[in-house]
Amino acid sequence: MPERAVAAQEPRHRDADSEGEAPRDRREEAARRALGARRDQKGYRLRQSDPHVHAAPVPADQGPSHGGGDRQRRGRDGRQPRALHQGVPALGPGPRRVMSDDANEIVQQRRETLEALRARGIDPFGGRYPVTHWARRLAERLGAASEDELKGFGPVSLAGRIVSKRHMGKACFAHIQDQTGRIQLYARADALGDDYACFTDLDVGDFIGVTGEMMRTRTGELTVAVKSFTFLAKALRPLPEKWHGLRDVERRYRQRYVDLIVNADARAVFLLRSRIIARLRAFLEARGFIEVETPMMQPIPGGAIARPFVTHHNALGMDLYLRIAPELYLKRLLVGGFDRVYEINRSFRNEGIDTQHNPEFTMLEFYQAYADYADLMDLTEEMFTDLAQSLLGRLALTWGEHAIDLTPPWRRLAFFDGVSAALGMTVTPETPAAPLAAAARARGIDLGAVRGALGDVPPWKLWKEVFEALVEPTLVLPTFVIDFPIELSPLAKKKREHPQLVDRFELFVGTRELANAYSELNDPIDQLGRFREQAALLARGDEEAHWLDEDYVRALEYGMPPAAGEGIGIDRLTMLLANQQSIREVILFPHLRPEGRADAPEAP
RNA sequence: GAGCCGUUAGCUCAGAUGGAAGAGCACCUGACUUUUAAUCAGGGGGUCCUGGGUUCGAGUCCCAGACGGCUCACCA
Repeated sequence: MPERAVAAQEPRHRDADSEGEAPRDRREEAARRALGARRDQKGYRLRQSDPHVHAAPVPADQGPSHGGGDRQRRGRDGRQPRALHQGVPALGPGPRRVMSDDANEIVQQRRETLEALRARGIDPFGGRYPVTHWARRLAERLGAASEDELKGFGPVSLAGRIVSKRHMGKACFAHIQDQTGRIQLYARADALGDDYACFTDLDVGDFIGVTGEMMRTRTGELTVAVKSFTFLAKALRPLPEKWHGLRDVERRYRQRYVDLIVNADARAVFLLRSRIIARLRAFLEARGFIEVETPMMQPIPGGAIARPFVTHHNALGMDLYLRIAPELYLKRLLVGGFDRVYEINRSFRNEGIDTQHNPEFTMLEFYQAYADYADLMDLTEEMFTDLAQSLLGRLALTWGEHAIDLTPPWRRLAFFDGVSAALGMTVTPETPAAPLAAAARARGIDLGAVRGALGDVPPWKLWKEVFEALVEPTLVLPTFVIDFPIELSPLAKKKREHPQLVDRFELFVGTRELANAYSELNDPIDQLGRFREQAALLARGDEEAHWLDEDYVRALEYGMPPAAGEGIGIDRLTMLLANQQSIREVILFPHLRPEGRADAPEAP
């Protein structure tokens, strides 16, 4: 199998050379001159001194004998050439920060190399390359192999990005990196012939395909002895430093592609995230759940309490909201007869941005008919331990300064027990507001924030405030907070034995809420009543109230099986398993303000 | 939205008290056929985030702004 694949993919530049007959020599001659130009740059630059060469804009990809040399000379005589450069109309006054290093010396040199390759008939941006092996698989398979095994292994073809290069005269070492990792290449002048010069002219950052035999160097490193190679993509910009990588946090987020190239730990985080999601799907599918997709643009943003993003549909002439939760649609599917459904996708909340919040975030929501919230506590313990065990191989995690053991069973703390302990008094739904407020104030809670425009503070706002301020910060080990007051849960089922509480839990790990679940309210009359209470709050100007969704009530009127539903924040779950403190470290492209100067006009 | 901190070469970072912008890596030239952050010799490279101000003189001091980070506030 490897033999055939290799035979089929001789290096492209060879093909190109042998296709041309008469022009071949001329092309090679041109290429030699062009490649030589780079080496002779210094002399060339010294010869060129005529200032008028700056007057005309030079195409960005101009060959080495035109644009490159004189542009490089620019910095030498101070600011004047830069002013001329700014005067070039094509570049304009737009936001230049993103592209400002076009004039950089290294970029210019690489453009020249690129043109030299083209002049030689080589396509620097290649095409398909039949890959037979990946770097890490080779290391896994041959890491401990004997010399004889390596010799008998046969040819391998890999493709990837050159991430380091050590030129040693008539031999040259490099590492290429593919999706799985890195492997060393060893190129020899006697093995590559004319192509050797091409190999040593490769820049760190270039993509190549390479074919060769496996070997081990004197220092024991598994290495591909290069027999042939082909250009797949030329890199015009230099990579960050090999030793420190890219440290600037802003650039790591804005240019995640560079972060992923040079920072292996960043790559590992997103690989883990991908595996978490795949494992969750497998976990749910194995239990009979089916994956569905429900609207992200909704006429009524429901299922949670949050400020939505508004967008507009032109043809319909109507505003739509980016969903704040998929909940109400997933429960419509329970009505429709899908007993176990789940969705893994984005929700959007138009609220603050910090280390725990991104405007768009990924949630797993799942619903199981004929189950209740206690079933989901068991399921959640299973799910989390399955993830940790299968992906990390352990249940004992480190998260920042915290040691977190996921071994079940997890603590279960009733909401009012938590509030009572925090305030040093017995608190129930019947406790009057006045002594509650006094006790909260005595513990340093600022009640001004909850009073708002509503005048007197309803007791449940006090409970919530006390819980968030005094209880949540203590919930480091996995804890199910259970039995919430009904006022905080307009979509949850009442407890039979205590109708002022609902069958609900929130899972806290490392003081952060990771999951929220309840036995779903399936009584349409009760649901309509609670929606109306919420609507009244909305009408009084309380933004923290739920919208009334009449079609959802109508759906319940057809009958929804008793069910339990749960939402799990995938970003936060990933943070926990990857030991990351900022949500931006687990989102590939977190939201940032646009880069560039505010006073620069927008590009047309 | 508030407070604190940061922004200097492609990258990572130094630049007391205001007085001619530096290092390492990367890059270029040369040497080097099993190197490992290869080594050795030589060389080039700067809008010190932007705009004002103070000063004989500003990377440094003052004011305003941009972007980012961290703490708050809001939330998941």
